[in-house]
Amino acid sequence: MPELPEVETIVRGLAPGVSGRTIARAELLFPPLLRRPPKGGLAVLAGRRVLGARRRGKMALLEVEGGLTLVFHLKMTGQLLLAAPGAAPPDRHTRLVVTFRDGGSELRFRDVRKFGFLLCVRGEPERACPELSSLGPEPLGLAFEDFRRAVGRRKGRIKSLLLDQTVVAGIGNIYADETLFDAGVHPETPAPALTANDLRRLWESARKILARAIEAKGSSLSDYVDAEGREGSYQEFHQVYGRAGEPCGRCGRPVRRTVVGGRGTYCCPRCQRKARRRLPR
DNA sequence: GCCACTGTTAGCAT
DNA sequence: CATGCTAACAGTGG
Repeated sequence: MPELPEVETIVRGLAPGVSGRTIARAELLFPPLLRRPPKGGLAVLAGRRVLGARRRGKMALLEVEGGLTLVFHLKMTGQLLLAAPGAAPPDRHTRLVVTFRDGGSELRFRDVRKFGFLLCVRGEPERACPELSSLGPEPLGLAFEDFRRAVGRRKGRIKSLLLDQTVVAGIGNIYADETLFDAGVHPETPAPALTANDLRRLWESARKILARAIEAKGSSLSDYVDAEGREGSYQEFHQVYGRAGEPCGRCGRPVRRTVVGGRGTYCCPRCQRKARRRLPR
């Protein structure tokens, strides 16, 4: 699940733990993890310092000396972990181990379902790799006018648009449902039926919920933990996600689970009305 | 054991 | 081009 708040939490934990350290070796335990490997593979990393860690959408980026960037996508079950010396050895789901010359904690990438990927790109990563350049804007720090422009002229159902990384980057199934509930918008509403008011509330809700989820260090439902292996707590604040049958916190009617665009979708049928007519905008 | 289900998204069909 | 569905994988729970 790692969505924007989870990846942000991971990156914030990772940055102080890896910045300034010199890589000794990067051991790829599951070679298909590395997409489009550079010639010679990850040996190119040896002897280079890590400069920092940042996030773009749901991806974690490690900047490495010499114009290299490691780009991780955690997909559903990926984890980036700092393992202190003396910690348990890598288990069977560990796909990459990066060790450092100082002999301190090592960086591990674990991924039970093997959907995650790693890129090692040279040069400006946003330019050099399509996985990044195709992303839409970051929802935090996104002006309302830009949000309206991004969503406004699309035709699909609003939930599918929120999940579309080329529209807005970083929102996944959990935060889409929580955002739609908070904004009082039905997930199946066609984008052209959204009022200016709906759009305003969606923009506000998305930013509010993502910011609060970051404060709570993300949502831990099954696999997600931060770089130190700690769970987040935002799942305690979920209003609808994963709560089918439980009373809506606003009106008390049971939360319903449906399928929208092939994704499990939770919403309150009373508080999230489906627009029935197309509104001119 | 078998089947349905899961947080993502690329790729294919429509 | 835009939108919608499914498979890729492994584990869990009924």
